[in-house]
Amino acid sequence: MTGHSLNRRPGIKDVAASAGVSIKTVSRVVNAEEAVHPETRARVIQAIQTLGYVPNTAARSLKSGTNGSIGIVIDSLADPFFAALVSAIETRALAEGLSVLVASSNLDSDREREQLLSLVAGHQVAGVIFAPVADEHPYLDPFRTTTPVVAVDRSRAGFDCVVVDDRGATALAVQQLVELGHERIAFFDRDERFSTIHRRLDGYLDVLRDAGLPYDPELVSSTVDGSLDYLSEAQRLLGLERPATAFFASNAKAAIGLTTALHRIHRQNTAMIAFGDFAFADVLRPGVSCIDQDPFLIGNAAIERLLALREGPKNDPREWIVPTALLLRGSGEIPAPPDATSHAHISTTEGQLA
Amino acid sequence: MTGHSLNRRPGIKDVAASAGVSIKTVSRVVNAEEAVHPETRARVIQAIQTLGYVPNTAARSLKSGTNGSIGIVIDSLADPFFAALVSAIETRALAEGLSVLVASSNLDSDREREQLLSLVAGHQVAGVIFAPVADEHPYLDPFRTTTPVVAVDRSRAGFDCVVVDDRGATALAVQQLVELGHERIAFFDRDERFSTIHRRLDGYLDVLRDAGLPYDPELVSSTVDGSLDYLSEAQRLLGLERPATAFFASNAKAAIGLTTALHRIHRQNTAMIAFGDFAFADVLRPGVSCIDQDPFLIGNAAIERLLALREGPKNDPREWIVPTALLLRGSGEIPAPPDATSHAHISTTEGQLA
DNA sequence: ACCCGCGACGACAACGTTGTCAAGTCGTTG
DNA sequence: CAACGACTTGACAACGTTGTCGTCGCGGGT
Repeated sequence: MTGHSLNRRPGIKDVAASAGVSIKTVSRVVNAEEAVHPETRARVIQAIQTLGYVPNTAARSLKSGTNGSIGIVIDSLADPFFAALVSAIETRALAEGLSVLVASSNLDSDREREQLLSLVAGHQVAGVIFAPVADEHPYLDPFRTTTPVVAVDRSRAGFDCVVVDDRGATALAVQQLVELGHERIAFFDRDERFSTIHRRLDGYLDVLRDAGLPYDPELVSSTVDGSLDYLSEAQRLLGLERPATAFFASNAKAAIGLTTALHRIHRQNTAMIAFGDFAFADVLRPGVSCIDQDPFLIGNAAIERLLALREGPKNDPREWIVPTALLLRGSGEIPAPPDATSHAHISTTEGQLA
Repeated sequence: MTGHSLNRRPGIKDVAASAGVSIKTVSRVVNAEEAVHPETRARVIQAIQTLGYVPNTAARSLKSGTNGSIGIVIDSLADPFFAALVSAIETRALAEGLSVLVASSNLDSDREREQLLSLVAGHQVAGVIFAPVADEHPYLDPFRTTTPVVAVDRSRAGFDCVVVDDRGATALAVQQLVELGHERIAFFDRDERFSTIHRRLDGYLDVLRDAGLPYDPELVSSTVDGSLDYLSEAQRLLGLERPATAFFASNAKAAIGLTTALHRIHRQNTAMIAFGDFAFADVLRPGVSCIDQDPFLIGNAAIERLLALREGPKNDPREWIVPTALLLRGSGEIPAPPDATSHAHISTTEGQLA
């Protein structure tokens, strides 16, 4: 019993013994270092293959201080937007020989903290991409010097951020509605928890102001406790004395809920534009017009930036704006009913135009 | 310069020094072992918090031989079904204090092998859940004694598998169509690469046989090189001498493609049932009837089984069948046009029943 | 007074790998 | 022939943690 191969996983030592070299040489071969005689290299590779040796990641990262994987923290994988985003990152990471550790924050900032620390301090990941929940992340400071961090979807000061121009894209969409004569445009799902939504609301307000339309809080539906009854809310808005004639859904959930609701009450011929594309938006009658925020573009930009940070010393963090597209599919082009608001609009805010 | 706290991450040694105990005692506290005096424990915890100590996962798993995370290999995260499945697993894993390493196979068995080995041998994960691609996975054998493995979505001999009853569920759906008088039922996306699809085709054939209907290969559309032009294929089927009067989509991609195609040519009033629920299936007109295969149920069952395998010695692997539901939403209940096939059907395969 | 047992704790090796540094082997040059 | 450099290789420590085993102090039974 010379304690050989059977029943224990082969380690670098076994390979070394089998190839008749030292463990260091095996290490060199595994890490594709130059200084190894081709013949020796061949012998080692041979040994690796017959033994089925796979280097131990734990030992490796213990020595090097950095794990060969990147950490991701997003709201939830059940959200198709984030799932696609992670998918894009994973694809690129694989090409780089990096694994992906994924965790969800569930929009809870305590959980976000826990997960981020586990990744950065515990697993010592080579980098982190996350969709920030809390406003501040001071606990990441000690790691910032060694671990590159990129924020996605929601912007945060101090981090490289990959986001879309929420305010501008929203403005463009709402502008489209205004140009078709809509004066009563409902905004769905104001939600104080998300700065993203905040900016979209700002874009909405920008257009109203520039068009000289009054801002009516009654037209803005708020999510309470993360949920909203789209059906009754839609009915309320359509039943106002001066009813809403167009809808803007500021997120995918609202888009789905609203679309479903409008179809259910057979009012699908109401003008509507949604922030975020979704499956079947173009199959419905009429097609739901959307602001397309491509998760693959965002994911790619984020991982690309992360990889860049791994190399060069990081200059000041900045915001990376990924372009969006306004996909008009019918629902956004439905003009306001001529009689919607029969009295002429009197602009009282002239001077405010740029 | 006594080389203290600043600029280096605190290790167990720093905590020990700060609390005036040995590193072993800190280890005991971190691992919640009994034999520690409450007072000492408090002192250590205090030190841990002030220093912001987080144990190093790499060193931990190097010693213990097992990483505190579970590995997942699925087709692609961009597929909402798998994304939801991973989400369910991740949620449960978190509760167990386990992280999630996720990789995609992209349906490539070489890549599957690479990823599985990286997880099992490289990262030494505490367990693996994967959607098998290859028929055999002999390279996993050396690890089976120490690492629990659970297959999902597609069944494989030798593994605990969490799947749905593809054949039975399909049969139920096709039966529904047959009962409404359909005799020309198209089957979409025969794909040799997936045993899942194979079994669904079997279910389809079961019903035809039991109903005494002839099997017409012209009604079965095959995916070539992973893609299919649903529009022209649908038109071909509807243009046959004896046209298809109902469609069965054996996977979500086919369902989406087919639905889009039928809408585009304004034939959405064709009977149709899809395997796999998808967003908006109930918003379309008519609603698309679906066999609902709940990814959360599957994910939960898989992780639950995995956790069980971590404990007890594993008895023989078995198949765990997760129930499906036939969601009738309109499209599946559209009867066959009375004149579709005007000649009476003559059963010549009587004896085969039961 | 003695011994034994038990609870609390620490010294030290070990996990598998890589970085550091030194040593060996050549062929080439002065 | 000695000296040198280029190339190839190996011995050994170290990464941060946990397992093993030993030590210490104290209380109770004889």
